[in-house]
This record gives sequence, C-alpha cells and structure tokens, in this order.
Amino acid sequence: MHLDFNILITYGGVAKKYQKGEYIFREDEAAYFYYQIIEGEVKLFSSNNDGKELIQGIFGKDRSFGEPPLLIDKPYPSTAQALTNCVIVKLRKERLLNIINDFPEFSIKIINTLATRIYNKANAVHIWVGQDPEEKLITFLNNYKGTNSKEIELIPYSRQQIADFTGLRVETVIRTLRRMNEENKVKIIDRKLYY
Amino acid sequence: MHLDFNILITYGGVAKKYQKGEYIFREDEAAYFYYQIIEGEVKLFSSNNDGKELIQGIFGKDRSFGEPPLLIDKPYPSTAQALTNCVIVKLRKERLLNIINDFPEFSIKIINTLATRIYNKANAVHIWVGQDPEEKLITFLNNYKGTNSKEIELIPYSRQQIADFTGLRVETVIRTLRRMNEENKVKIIDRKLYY
DNA sequence: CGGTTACTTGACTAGCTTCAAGCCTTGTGG
DNA sequence: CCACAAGGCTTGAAGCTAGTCAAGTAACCG
Repeated sequence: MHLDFNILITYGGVAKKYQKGEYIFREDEAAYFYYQIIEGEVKLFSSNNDGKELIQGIFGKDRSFGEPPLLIDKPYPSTAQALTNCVIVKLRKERLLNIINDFPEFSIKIINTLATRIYNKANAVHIWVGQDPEEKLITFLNNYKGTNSKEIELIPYSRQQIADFTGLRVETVIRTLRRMNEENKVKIIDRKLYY
Repeated sequence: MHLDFNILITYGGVAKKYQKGEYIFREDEAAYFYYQIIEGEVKLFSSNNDGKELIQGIFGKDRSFGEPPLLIDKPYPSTAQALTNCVIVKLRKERLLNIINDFPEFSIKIINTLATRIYNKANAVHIWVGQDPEEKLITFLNNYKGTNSKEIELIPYSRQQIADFTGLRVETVIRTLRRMNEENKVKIIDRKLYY
C-alpha cells in the first residue's frame, strides 16, 4: 500500500526521522499509527524465547507496514526496526479511516494490498515446508525474485538475514550456498550472491 | 468472512456437494469462485516435492476460503480438499464483486477478514521460529486456543494433522506430546489431547 | 468381526546446530 | 594515508536430535 505524500500530510501525517537500529514499534505493543516509508529500510521480525529472529520482511521506499494489527485493534505480532537511517510518515488511525472515507477507491486498494500479502505469505510457507536447507533457500530465492522477476540478479541480503528469513543458521546458509554455487545453482562472486 | 446464504443464492451462488476426500481446488489452478462452507470441513494445504503436506488451515461451517488469489487474479498457492462430506456454495467472481458493489459495507468486512488472516499468519510464523518441537507445539496450541479461548479443551486434530500443521513428523509429535504430558504441560487422556 | 486407519515404540542415522577460531571487508579517526 | 575496530563471512570438529524405517498395537467402521 502507498498513499500520496500530500494526502498523508493534509490529513495530519507527520514525517519522523529514525536512526539506524531504532525501533518503530515492538512486538505486543498496541497499534495506533499507519506507517509509510519515505526513505530508508525497515525490518519487520518476530523473535523467539532464545532471541533468535525470524524476518517477516524488509521494506523500502513508499512501502507501508503494520496495517493489519491497526485495522483489527490487535497488538503487533512483530517488531519493526530501522535498518538504515529512515524518514517515516506516521498517521493516526482515525485519520487513516478519514482518508478511506473520503476516498472510497482506497478500499479496493487496501483489499488488494492485503490479499497480495496473504498470497505472498502463503507462498512463503513453502520455505518452511522444505525439509532440507537447499529447498528452503531455493524457495526463498524464488519468492524474492517473484516480486522482481529479472533473469539473474544480486540478492541484497546478508547471510545472517537469509538465515533469519529461512529459519536456518548462518553457518548452514553459508555451507549450503557454497555447495549450490559449486553445483551452479546459484552464483557467488566476490562473496556476493546472485540468483 | 461469511455472506448471508440468501444473498449468495440471490446473486447466483450454487450449493454443491463434495465427497470426503474430494478436491475443491488444487495448487496452481486459476481462481474463479468464491467458496463458502455450508456443511462439513475443508482442509487447505500446500505440499512440497516429496509430497509432504503443510496444513494452512482446517475450516468448518460458514467459513469462506480461497479469496486472496481470487481477489488478485493469481493461481491458488494451496490445495483445498474436503475432509468430510461437504456442502459448499460456489459463486462466480463477478457475482461476488456485484455483491460488494451493492453492499458497500462488505468492503469493511472483507478488509477486516483479510487483516485478521494476516495477523494469524504472522502469529503462526512463531510455530516455525521455534527451534525445538516443544516450542513449535506450544505455539501451535496457543494459536489454536487464541481463536477459541476456553480454559482447557480438547484439541480436535489427529497426530498427523498436528504434524502437518507444525512441519514436524508424526513420530516426533507423538514423542514430544508424551513427554509434555509427563511434565504436565498438556493432558493426554485416552489418546485424546487436551490443552 | 475383519479391514482400515490412526497411533505408538525402538533402533539407527544423517545432517543441522553448536562452539570456537580465524579471515576478510569496510569504515573511522588520528 | 594508515591502523585499528567492528561486523560479516568462513571453516572445522563434535554432539545431539529429529527424521527415517520397520514393526506392532489400539481404535474405528461397516
């Protein structure tokens, strides 16, 4: 989802700066705002008892995030953290509802956004169905490409991030990718991963 | 989501019987219909290369399913199969859109439904974050109770279904549940599971 | 009752995780 | 411009444990 900047400001949205590493919201907190990224990258993740993270998504410019809990008045099931310095517009829930009221065509937009996210999550499940690490990694890579669709491209994630996306350990990711490189299933050039 | 039966029929919905085991739709098929269960239970699942299943959900009376791909014109990411003999209303996509047009308040309903599903899926991710089987099972059981919220209750799933929900193997589920029973974390009476 | 399905148990094994250590790259401050 | 710190990446060795396979038992259903 992505609302026009001018509309956001008109309805009382406020652009706020976040330092790299700063938290935008945390797991279990109540949801009061609609967030849309103007600049920078945001990581959305849940963590388990041991502090291990599972990344739900990494978002960039013009992406909104955290709407589902906002829309249904539930606490956040995950934490949002700035990966880089960011500028993010915050808009109070009531104001978002005002926008939806004043521009009914947004309903359709929201429905499509939410349906798309469910669809993507349903696909992401394949990552965890896969028994062996290679299957998980391939599914992860395909899902990433699905949203971009070029032929072969740089995967802009660190080994640790890939591990946190797939639920594997860094070492397992490294070893598996190395083997897949030898088998020409991925390309690793100068430590960078291509697929 | 749940539409009134009379409205469904008025707009051209057709009630159809499905035998136990019959498929309602399959992974990768195009989506043309809105489905709502009148009677019986439906299992929604994806499978991997080895034929191992991962259950996305088991639904009963008055539940609709499969809307996200329908709304965004994508093929189904999972398969729907009748767990019992079922009666299900099928409604062509255009007719569903007609209903939405004629009853604008449904937009809100749909948005809430979709937001709720995303929220639940985000929670379900915790199932796979968990390293050890016990953590996965506890998360699964909590998620199940979350939608019902009674104190202690029968879990109406077979060991195999729990395995397919959590991505574990039947044997692992059995052994872990037995240990959890000994440690009073769950109750097993006469092979039935309570939590 | 006979057949089918679900559940249970034991033994074994593969391979992921863990732990520990070292290397490479990048950015920063003197 | 160089030295150093910090973070990411890589490797090896060892242990644990969930998966696999095989067999047997209990419940359910017609």
